[in-house]
Amino acid sequence: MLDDRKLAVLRAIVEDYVSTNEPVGSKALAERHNLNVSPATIRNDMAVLEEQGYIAQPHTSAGRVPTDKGYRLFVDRLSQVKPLSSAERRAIETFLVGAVDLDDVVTRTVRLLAQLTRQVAVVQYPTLTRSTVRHVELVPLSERRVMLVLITNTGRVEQRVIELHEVADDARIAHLRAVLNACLDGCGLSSVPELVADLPERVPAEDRPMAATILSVLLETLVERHDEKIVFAGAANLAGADFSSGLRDVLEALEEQVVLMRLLGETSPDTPAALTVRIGSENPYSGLRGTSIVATGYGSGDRQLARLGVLGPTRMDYPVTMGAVRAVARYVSQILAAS
Amino acid sequence: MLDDRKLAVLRAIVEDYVSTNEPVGSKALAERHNLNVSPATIRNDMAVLEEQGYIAQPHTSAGRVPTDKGYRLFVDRLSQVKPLSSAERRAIETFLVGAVDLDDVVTRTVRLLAQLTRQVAVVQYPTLTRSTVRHVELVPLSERRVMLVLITNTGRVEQRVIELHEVADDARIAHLRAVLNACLDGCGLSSVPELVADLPERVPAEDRPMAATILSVLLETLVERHDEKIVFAGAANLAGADFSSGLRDVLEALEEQVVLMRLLGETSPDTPAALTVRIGSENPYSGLRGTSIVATGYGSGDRQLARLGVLGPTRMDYPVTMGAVRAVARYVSQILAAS
DNA sequence: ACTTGGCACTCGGGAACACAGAGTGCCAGA
DNA sequence: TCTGGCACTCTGTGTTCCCGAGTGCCAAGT
Repeated sequence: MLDDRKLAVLRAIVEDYVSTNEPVGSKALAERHNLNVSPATIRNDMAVLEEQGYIAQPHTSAGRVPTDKGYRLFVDRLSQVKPLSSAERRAIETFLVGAVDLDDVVTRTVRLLAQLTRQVAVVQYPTLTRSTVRHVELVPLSERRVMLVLITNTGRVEQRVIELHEVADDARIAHLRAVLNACLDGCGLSSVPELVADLPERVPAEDRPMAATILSVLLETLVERHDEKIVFAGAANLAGADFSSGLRDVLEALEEQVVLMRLLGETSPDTPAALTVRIGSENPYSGLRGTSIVATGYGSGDRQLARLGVLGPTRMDYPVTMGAVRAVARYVSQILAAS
Repeated sequence: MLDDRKLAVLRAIVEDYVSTNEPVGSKALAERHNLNVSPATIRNDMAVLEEQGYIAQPHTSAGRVPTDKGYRLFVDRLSQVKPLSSAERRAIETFLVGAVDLDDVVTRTVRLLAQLTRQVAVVQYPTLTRSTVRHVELVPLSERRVMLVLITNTGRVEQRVIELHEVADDARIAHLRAVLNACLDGCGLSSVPELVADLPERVPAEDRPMAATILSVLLETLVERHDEKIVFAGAANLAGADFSSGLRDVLEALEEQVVLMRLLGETSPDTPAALTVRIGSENPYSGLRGTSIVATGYGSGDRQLARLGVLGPTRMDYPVTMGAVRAVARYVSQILAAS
């Protein structure tokens, strides 16, 4: 159906269009790429490609532009992820080394990725649910108030101030803390609810109301933060590009956690480190026709903790972008594994 | 020099230009505002205003547009901060009530402010240096690693993982924690360095290297985070407006913590709750000609903890914007004081 | 001394128009 | 199956023209 030369033509169209941002015509193609055929032949191929929906012309007698379907074929079969230059690798290292805490890692990562790809970078904070409890701390603030601090193995820290209905002295708090830690230390967050289910029964009767209050806040914390935190950077890189749906829609989407969440997508369980590419209309949000997302999972070792990626115009350099996303994801995974 | 009528003309020009975004001419002015004079008279006044630099014409035979100096005079002498409608007040309350922690308060605030003003909102996290220590926690992670958690009275939590040069058992850590808390609880962060200066001498000799390591990280934390965290929201609101310096510059500035920091400015010590307005070229960053900043301090009680504000085109509705910024700052201050 | 109506002048922006250039589709011949 | 030739169709750009909004100035009025 599509012989090798037609595929080569499609590849050439995508490459030229990405680099020039102008519809590409048969003559230019014949010159710039050594396809060893005449423009007329290319025109015939183009007619076929157009008929099949891989390319389109903005108007009669203009060059051709790849369609979403065309980019899809290009990404799937006609391109190879481009590895980073050694200079870029060094940049990544120097940029990420020296991050002091999780916040810092995420912030640096998102900026790095934005700078590297010259597009908008999006990074999801490591998921709470898949991490494990490293420590639970109860800090008495005043007679009737304690602060609950939950530290996970990914370095994430959640805190809540809890109002108690009774006065709680330090000793009782300390005891409860000990019980909590004994019970939860090292356990996965998802198993916390069952683990603490019978906990009130294991404390002195007079402490049970307090324990119940604290537990309910703890469980609430786990649930509430299920909608994960996501940050982005590099919005300035959108300024040059023009989107079919207006820049405004894109910026609005970026500020909607929920939308971003769905954009990054889910890590496929079988190939966790695979790159996900969503092109134009493939993505689930109407304001983002005209943009593509390249994303992947990251996390220490075999555990995928969260996802990161970039968002840019459909007309983007996929091989380079995919290379950068993959490389950054690997480095961040290393950093997280080491800490 | 400028009689009342000339000031009225300037006010009318600013108001009309803000609402229409088109240069305003003498005839339109005479009609829309009841100044009770003829267009010719207004033209004379305009000539004077232009000579003095309060207004300008984009080209000969176009209407007049306020200059930065004109907006300045308008803000200082010709306008009054406009209080919010009761619907808006209610919106603020429902939006901010229910925030679970400091992160949440800040996030909600910045979004609220962006939505309310339809501009870019900027909020600085409460300053570390002016808050006080509520609790210091040392959590053993493994034999040679502890996590230092610093909780302030503003609800801010800083954490660092510390690598020790020796094995530290729980008892020794617990002791050090007790000493630290006894020493620092309730003290201002700025006084921490002097308070812990002689601390190594107050622990058993064999613990001193460990104490020194931990202290150095603690002090480092205080210094490093001196460059405060700032967040913004509502970048989508910039999409419609056009800036002299291009949208790109503005977005870039927004992603530079340092620039944002300087934009928000310093709270004046004598009138901490005063609104600061920086108009166009008055602000310190060249990429932001064409934008104005309305900012103010916020914080619990008499203590100003940090600043918040909005950024928009110089052509903005100052009275309304100032009203919104002031109102939000007050509500946030209340929320923080209560927690 | 200020205000007003009149008037000539200026300039930007939109409409109408022509034109060059790039690109296409198709066809006949190699 | 490829190629060169050719007629055709667009867009984008440059030019011209004109309308209208707005100005500055001046002389007359209050």
